[in-house]
Amino acid sequence: MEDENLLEAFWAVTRRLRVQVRVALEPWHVSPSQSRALGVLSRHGEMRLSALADHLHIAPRSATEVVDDLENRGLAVRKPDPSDRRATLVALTAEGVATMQSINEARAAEGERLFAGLDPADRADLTRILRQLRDAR
Amino acid sequence: MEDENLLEAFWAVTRRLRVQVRVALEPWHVSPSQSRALGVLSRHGEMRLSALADHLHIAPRSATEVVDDLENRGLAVRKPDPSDRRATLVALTAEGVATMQSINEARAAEGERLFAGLDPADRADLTRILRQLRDAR
DNA sequence: AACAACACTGAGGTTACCTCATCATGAGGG
DNA sequence: CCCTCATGATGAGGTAACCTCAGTGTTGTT
Repeated sequence: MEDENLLEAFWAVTRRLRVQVRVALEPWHVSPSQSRALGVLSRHGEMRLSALADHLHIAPRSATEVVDDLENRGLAVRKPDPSDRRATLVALTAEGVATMQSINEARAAEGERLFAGLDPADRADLTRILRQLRDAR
Repeated sequence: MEDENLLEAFWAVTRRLRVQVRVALEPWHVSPSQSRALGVLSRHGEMRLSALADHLHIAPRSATEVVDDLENRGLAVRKPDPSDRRATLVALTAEGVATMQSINEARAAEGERLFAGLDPADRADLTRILRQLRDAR
């Protein structure tokens, strides 16, 4: 069975990439959960706390905590939602935007480091196949 | 830049596979940390608690807890190391072996489910490329 | 025999999640 | 216009899976 090996190889590469990225992100002292939140806010702009929770697939109560952390580090701010006084909007600060950018660069660099050994044809094949797997069904 | 997309696609597929496997393993009520320990014990046979900790990349104290859990569920047993009375050996029970086997089958099935859409050439290419990435450097 | 090093575990801490209860606000019906 | 019910955030308190540090018993080295 080739399949077992495929699966095993897939996990091995995933693990490798995950470790690489974790190490590369250490200088920013941003936890994984914080960097995920930063990513969502950066991709979609300011949003309600509950919307952030949805994007992160966590309970609203947990989003409160993540936002507390980001606010304490000066990477995001809360502001009242003008259209609903119950709600709170969360937005990145300038520092938050800059941090996210650095993180993205570091992440891309690690990806590059991993995929650098591939010749262009393999790289294209890999991209195509992964997209197919991602979008299947 | 194709690379960003490659990285992104890679994470997307990883995420998908992780979710699929987590769901598939639910019937066994075995936590991820327990299933990792089961895997190590199954692959390498009985070993000292400290050796298990090394394999799992966790502190020995944490291995104690994982083994407590496995023992409470009847999946593993502690026994004295005949060669060193300080040490404890951990071994799978028959039930532990059987559970591991079921889990492996479920995992393989999820892999199959994910990779089923690929034609044989793509599957071979993917395997080859992933191995290259795993073994690089 | 003395003692440093080692294997495990108790005690207590952290992170990143969770649920449930509470409080303020909002929206729809009579 | 009020009443009720729903909704957004958060306080209180809980859990899983890790951690460090201290302590106990055992071993190997001098």
